[in-house]
Amino acid sequence: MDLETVKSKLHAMNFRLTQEREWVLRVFMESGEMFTAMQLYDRVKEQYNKVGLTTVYRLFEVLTKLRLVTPFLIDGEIYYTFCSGGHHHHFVCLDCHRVKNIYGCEMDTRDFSEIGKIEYHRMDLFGHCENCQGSVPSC
Amino acid sequence: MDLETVKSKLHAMNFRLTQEREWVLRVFMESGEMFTAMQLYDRVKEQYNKVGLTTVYRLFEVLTKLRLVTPFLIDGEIYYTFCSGGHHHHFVCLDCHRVKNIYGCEMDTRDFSEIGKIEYHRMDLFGHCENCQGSVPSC
DNA sequence: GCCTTATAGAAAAACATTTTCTATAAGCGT
DNA sequence: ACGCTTATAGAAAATGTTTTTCTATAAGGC
Repeated sequence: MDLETVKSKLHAMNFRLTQEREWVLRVFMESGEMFTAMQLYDRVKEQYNKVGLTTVYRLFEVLTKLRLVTPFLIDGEIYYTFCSGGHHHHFVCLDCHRVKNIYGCEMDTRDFSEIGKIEYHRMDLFGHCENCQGSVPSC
Repeated sequence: MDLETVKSKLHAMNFRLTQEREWVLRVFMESGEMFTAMQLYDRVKEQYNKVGLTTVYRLFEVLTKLRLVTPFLIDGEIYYTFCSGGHHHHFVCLDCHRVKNIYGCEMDTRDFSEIGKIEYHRMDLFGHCENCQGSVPSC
């Protein structure tokens, strides 16, 4: 998904497309990484201008509502990753925290009606990516 | 899994089996619910004695390390659920936060060697349990 | 029983997140 | 292009959660 699509989704929900949100979105979407609020804040400051940390928190909140980001709890810290397009799952590298999407979901074909009414599900794999399989993370 | 088994697992890792841990463990394991640290703290206080909130936090930390609890991030809050026995996944009721285990995992048969070395995975379903499918949560 | 050392718990500190408040600017209608 | 309405930015304060610190206690080995 590109920036323009996200913009129009925000627009459709009556959210405004401020300059600051665009900066944060750019960095977030182009990186392919997951960030804590503080990490994204720092990265945006490096690449564009300083924005308020509050702005980053608020964007995460909005995007989570729109289901464009997925939060991950890793070692007690909340990381957010950009998520869009079709249904997919995640591989998260425990070393470098990069995320790869995994397509193909067997769960969709299973019947869970006895358990409850399913709203959504998630499936996350954790491990070490190709670049991080040496003793020291390399990415 | 019963309390004695958990005790021996703690023991095997050089953790001590204090009276306070036993109280907290009892409430936690017998409830079948997920708790935030504060919620479990309150519940233990009701059913047994007052224990330190710090003690609850420390027990969650230990049990997470031993993979006997799984943390869930729901609406920005961290809930812990007791988890043991064979490999399973979770259904979490978004209304009452009760957890049901789901056995049978297709992921085990898939090959993810191209993606990375998998350490573990988790799969969580979210929805509304049978008791909570009316307009108001009933449990 | 004695000794070593992990643990309990209160209090303080650290940290993350949310709220508040005012100035600003986005996006609409004209 | 202009003006109007209202969402938003960002600093600062408040809030709430989690961790750390410190000392007394008790668990478990000998």
